[in-house]
Amino acid sequence: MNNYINALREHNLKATPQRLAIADILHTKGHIAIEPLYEVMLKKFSSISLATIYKNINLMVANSFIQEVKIPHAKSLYELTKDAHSHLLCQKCGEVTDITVDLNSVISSASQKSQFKIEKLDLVLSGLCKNCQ
Amino acid sequence: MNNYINALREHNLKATPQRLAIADILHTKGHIAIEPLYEVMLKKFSSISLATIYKNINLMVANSFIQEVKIPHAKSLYELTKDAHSHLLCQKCGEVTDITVDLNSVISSASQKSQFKIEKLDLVLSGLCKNCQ
DNA sequence: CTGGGTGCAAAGTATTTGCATGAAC
DNA sequence: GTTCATGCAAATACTTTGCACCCAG
Repeated sequence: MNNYINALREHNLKATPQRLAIADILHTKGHIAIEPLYEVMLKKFSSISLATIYKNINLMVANSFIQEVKIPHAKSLYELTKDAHSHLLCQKCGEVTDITVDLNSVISSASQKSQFKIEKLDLVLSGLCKNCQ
Repeated sequence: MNNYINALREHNLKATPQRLAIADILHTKGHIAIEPLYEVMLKKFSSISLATIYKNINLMVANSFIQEVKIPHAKSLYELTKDAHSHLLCQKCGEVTDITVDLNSVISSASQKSQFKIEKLDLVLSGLCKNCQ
C-alpha cells in the first residue's frame, strides 16, 4: 500500500499528482537531493518545472511532511518524516543509509550540562561502508 | 597569545593579513557564517572582496585548518578545527554553542550494527536554551 | 625573484518570485 | 466557485572563476 493522499491532507497539503509522485519517490529511495528528484520527476511529468519541485519541497518541509537532512560536504537530502533515526555516510561511495541508535544517554547528559530543553538530535556518522573499507 | 602564523603554515597556508584576521575572528566568535564574517572583515579591510572570503574559507576547509558546521534550517557556520565536539542550537534565539558529550557508546553500537568503520560524528542538538525556555 | 593571494568584474549555480492558467476540494 | 498548485520566465541570491596586480616567503 502506497497511498499518500490522506497523509498529505493531514499535513494541510493538497494531494496533487506531483506531490503524490514526490511522496512515492521519497518512499522508494529513502532520501534524495533536489536535482536527482527533478530528474526522476521529469520521467513522469515531462514539463514539470524545477520551481514546482522547490515550492513543494519547501512547503512539505514547513508542514513537516518531509525533513531535510544536511550531510557533510554534500547537498541536502530530503526524506519522509518518520521515527527518529540517524544517518550513516560512506565517505568513499557517498551512500547514505538510515541507522537507529539509542541516544537517550546523550540527551540526558547534554541536557544536564547545558540546561537546554533538548527537542531533537541530528546525527550523521561518517566513515567507510563494508564494501569500501 | 593569539598568533596563527605558524598554525596557518602548518596547514600549507600562507599567512596573509586577511587569513590571520579570519583566524582571529573564528577564535573570538567560535563560529560564524559567511556573510557576518564578511561584515566583520570589512571593518579591518575596507576593500576586501567576498570572493577572497570564499576562496580562503574553501581553502582553509580543504586544508583542515577550519571546519564547516551544518546547522538545521540555517546557513553553515565555520570554526577553527579543534577537538571533537558537538553543537547545541537554540531553536528560538538561534544561538549555537559547543558541547562535549561522550559518544563512544554510540560509535561502538553503530559500528556493530552497520559494519561501518566510523571516522567521525556530526551531531547537532536542537532545543531551547535556558533563557528561551 | 616566484608562487601564491587579493580584489574586481563577470560568469555560473542555486533558489525564489510573479503571474496567468488550471486543478483540487 | 474558491483556493491553492503548476509551469514559465524573470529576478534574486549564492558561489566560483579569470585576470591583472601585489605581497609573503
